[in-house]
Amino acid sequence: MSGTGRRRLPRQVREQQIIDAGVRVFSKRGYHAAVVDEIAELADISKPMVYLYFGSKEGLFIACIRREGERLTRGFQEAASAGKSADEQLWAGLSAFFGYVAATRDGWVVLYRQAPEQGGEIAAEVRRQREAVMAAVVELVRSGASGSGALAERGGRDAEFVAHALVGAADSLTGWMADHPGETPDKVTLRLMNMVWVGMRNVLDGEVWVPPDGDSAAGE
Amino acid sequence: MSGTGRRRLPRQVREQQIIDAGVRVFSKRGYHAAVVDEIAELADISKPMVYLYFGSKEGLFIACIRREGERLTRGFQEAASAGKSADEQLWAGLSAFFGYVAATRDGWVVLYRQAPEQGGEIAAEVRRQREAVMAAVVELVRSGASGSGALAERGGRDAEFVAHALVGAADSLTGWMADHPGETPDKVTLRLMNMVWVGMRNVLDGEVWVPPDGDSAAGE
Amino acid sequence: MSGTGRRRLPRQVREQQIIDAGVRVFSKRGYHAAVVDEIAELADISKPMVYLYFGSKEGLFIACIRREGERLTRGFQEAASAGKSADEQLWAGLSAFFGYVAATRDGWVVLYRQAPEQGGEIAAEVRRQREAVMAAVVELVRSGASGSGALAERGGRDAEFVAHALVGAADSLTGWMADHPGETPDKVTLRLMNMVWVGMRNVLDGEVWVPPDGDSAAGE
Amino acid sequence: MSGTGRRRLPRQVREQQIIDAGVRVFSKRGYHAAVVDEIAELADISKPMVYLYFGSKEGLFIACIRREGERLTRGFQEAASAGKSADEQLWAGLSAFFGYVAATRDGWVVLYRQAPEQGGEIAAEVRRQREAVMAAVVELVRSGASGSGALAERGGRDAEFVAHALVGAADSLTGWMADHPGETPDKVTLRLMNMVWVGMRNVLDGEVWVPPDGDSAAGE
DNA sequence: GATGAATGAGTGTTCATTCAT
DNA sequence: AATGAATGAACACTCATTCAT
Repeated sequence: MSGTGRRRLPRQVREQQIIDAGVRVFSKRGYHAAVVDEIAELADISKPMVYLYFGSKEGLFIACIRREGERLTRGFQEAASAGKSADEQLWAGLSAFFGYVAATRDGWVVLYRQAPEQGGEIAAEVRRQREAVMAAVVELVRSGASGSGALAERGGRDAEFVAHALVGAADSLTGWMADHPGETPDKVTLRLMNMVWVGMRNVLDGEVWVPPDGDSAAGE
Repeated sequence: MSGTGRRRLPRQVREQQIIDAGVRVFSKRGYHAAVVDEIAELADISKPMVYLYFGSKEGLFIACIRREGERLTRGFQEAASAGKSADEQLWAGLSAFFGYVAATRDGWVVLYRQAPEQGGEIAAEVRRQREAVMAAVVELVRSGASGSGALAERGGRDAEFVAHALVGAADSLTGWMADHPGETPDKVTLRLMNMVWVGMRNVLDGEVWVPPDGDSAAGE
Repeated sequence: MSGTGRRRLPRQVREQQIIDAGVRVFSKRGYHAAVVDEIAELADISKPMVYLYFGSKEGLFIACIRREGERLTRGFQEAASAGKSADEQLWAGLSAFFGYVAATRDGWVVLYRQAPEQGGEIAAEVRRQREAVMAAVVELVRSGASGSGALAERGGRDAEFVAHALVGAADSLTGWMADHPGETPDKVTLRLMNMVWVGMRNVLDGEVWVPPDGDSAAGE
Repeated sequence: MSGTGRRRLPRQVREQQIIDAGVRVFSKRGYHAAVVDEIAELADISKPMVYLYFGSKEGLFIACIRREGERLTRGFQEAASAGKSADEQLWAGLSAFFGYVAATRDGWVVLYRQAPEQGGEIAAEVRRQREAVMAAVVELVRSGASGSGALAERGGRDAEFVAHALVGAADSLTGWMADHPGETPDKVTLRLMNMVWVGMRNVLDGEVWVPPDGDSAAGE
C-alpha cells in the first residue's frame, strides 16, 4: 500500500519508522488517547510488530521520548559550542531551538506537553530527557554570562532560573509561531534575544529593578 | 460517609464541588486518563449526578476549563488595572499570575498542559479561555509600554509576542518553583521582572540587538 | 432472553449465578480455553458484570474453586460423622463422594482436572481446597481404622496413602461411571467398598503381602 | 547456540527432539497455555520447523499423546506378560506403572491431566490412547484373576471397574509420591498391592461386603 | 533444510454512559 | 434528588500461523 518497499525491512529501519509514527500520533493525541492501531497503520505495519519491537505502548512512548530528547539535546550542545562571543552563543542556541521545534514540532510536543504524571517508567524517562535539555540550556546561559564575575558565587541558581524562563518562553512562542505564518524562526529568535539579552545579565549579576515599596504581594 | 454535608445541597454548590473535584483529577491524570468514578468519589456523590449536571465527561471538562480560565483572566485584569506606573502594573500582573498558579496549580495545569487536540468542543473552549488570558496579558504589556510611541503603528504584533514570551516563561517557572521549595512567588516575580523589563521595551520599540552577520540561521 | 426476571438481581444471587456459569464453562473447556464472554452469556449478563463482581477471570476461577471445594468438603464431613461403625462411615463417605460428583460433575472437574501449574493465586487456592478435601478423607480413613491399634505409631503416613488411593480411584471411577449409563453411584460405591475394605486394614496395620523375591523390576 | 548438534539432523531425530520438548511444555502449562515459541526454543530449533514437521500445534500435541500413550501401553504389556503367578503379574504391572510415571512424569500428565474436551482430533487421539492403556490394565487384571471361575459370565464389567480403580489410585498416588521424597515407586507399589489384592478378588467374584440396610443413599 | 520477519484473529479488561428504583 | 446495577464499545496485548529469503 505504501508503494515502495513494504515488507522485510531490517530491524534498525523499522524501529525508526515506528518511532516516527509514534511521535506523530502521540503528539497529536496525547499518550492515553493515542491508539496503537493508528500508530501501526501510520508506520505501515501491523500492530504485533510494535509489540515485538517495543514490548508495550509504554515502551514505544519511552523510546519516542528518548530519541526526541537526545536529538534536541545534541542540537543544542552543538549550537552552543559553535559560537564565539557570549551573545553569539545564545543566539545560536535559541536559533537551534526554534529551528528544531519548527522542523519537528511533534517531537517537542511529545517531550514537553504530556500530562505530567504518567506512570513510573514514563515519568522517569521524561524527567531524564527534560533535565538533559535543561542542563544544556543552563550551560548555554552560563557561558553567555561568563563576562560577569558574580556568577560563581551564587551557586548557579540564577542560571537555572534564566534557563527555565528561556525554555518556557521559547516553548510558548513556538505555538504562537505555528499560528502566525509570517513569523519565522529567525525573526522570533531575534526578538527574543532583544527581549532577554540585557535583562539576563541583570539577573545573573543580582537584580537591579525593585518593586514599588508598598504592596509587595498579590496572591494572598 | 463524609460526615458533614452530604445530601440535598443546592445545585450551585454541588456544581462547584464537582468542578473542584474535576479540576483536581483532570490535573493529576490528564483528560483521557481521568476516570469519572474517581471524580464522583472525590466530590462525594454518585456517578449519575455528574451526568445529570454536566451531561458528559467532556461537558464537565469544559466547565472546568471555563471556570479556571475565567478566574485567571479576572485576577489578571484586576491586577493590571490596579497599578499606577507602567512597571508597577507589570509587576502586579506577574505577581497575580504567580500567586494564582501557586495557589491553584491544578487549574493552571488543566488549562495549559493538556494534550493539544482534544475533540472539537473541548478545543474550542480551551482556545477561547487561553485567548482571554492572553488578551489580558497583552493589555498588561501594552499599558506597560504606553510610554513608547511606536507601538500603535506596528499592529500589536510585538505586544503579542512579548505576552506569549511572558506567559511561557511564567508557566515554565511555575513548575520550577514547585520543585524548589525555597522559591516564593515574590522572589520569582522579582527576578522575572529584572530579566524582561528592560528588554521588553526594546522589542516593543523595535529591536536593537543584531545577530552576527554571517550565518543567521541554525536549523538547515 | 431468559424469560423470567433478568435485570436487577441482588448481589448475592448474581454472584452465585455467575459462579454456576463459571464452573460449567471452566469444567468444559479448562481454565485457559474458557472465554469470559461465554461465561457471561451463560450467566445471562454482560461481561463487565463478571469483572465488577470478581475482578478478573482468575478471580472468578478462584471463587469457583473455593465454592466447589467447600461444598465437597462439607458434604464429606457430614457423611463421615453420620455413620456408626467404621465400615458404615467409610461407606457413607464414599457414597457422599460419588453422589456429589454424579450430581455436580463440573465442580469436581474444575477442582481436580485442571492443568497443574496455573499461576500463583490459583495454585494456592487449588492446593488449599484439595488439601481440605484430602484432610476430610484422611479423617474418614482414620476413624474407619480405629479398631486396629497400630495406627498411631506410624505417623499417619499410611492413612494419607490410603486416602490418596481412594480419592484417585473414586475420581477415575467417576469418569467411568459417566460413560456407562447403567452404573449408579450406589453400585459403584458398593464395589469400591468391597475392593478396598479388607485391604485397607492390611495397609494401616502394616503390609502382609510380599513381592516375589527376585523383584521383577520397576523402572529404574 | 546449544553447542553440540544443532543443524542438519535427520528427520527422525528432530521429530523426537521436538516431541520431547512438547511433552515437557504441554505437561507444565497445559495445552492452551503452552506457547509454540517456548517449545521451539526448548527443542533448539526455529518455530517454522515445528510447523514443517507437525503441521500445527494440535498436530504436535497429538504426536505427543500418541508417543507417550504407546510407550506406556508397551511397558505395561511387557510387564504383564513377564510374570508367572497372578499376583506376580499384577505386581509387575503396577511396578511398571509407577516406574514409568516416576521416570517420565510429564508424559503421564499430558496423557491424563488435560482438560477433557480439547477439540475433535485431540479428543479422539486422547481417547484412543487412554483406552489402549486401560485395555492393557484390564488384561492384567483378568489374568490376575484367572483362578476364580466366575469372571467370564459377567462380561468383564467388573474387570473394567477394577482397572479403572487401579489406574485412578495409581494416578493419584503418583502426585502424592512426587510430593513426599521418601516414597519410592517400590514402596508405593507394595502398599497398593496390599490394599487391593485381597479385595480385587471379592469384586471379581461378586461382592461380599454389604451396606448397612437402612439408608442406602448419601447424595440427597 | 532452516529461519527472521510479519500478521489476522481473538481475549482480557476498562470506561463512559444509562436504566430502574 | 439520588443511586446501585448494568452494558456497548473500545483498546492493549498475545499467539498460532505463514511468507520471503
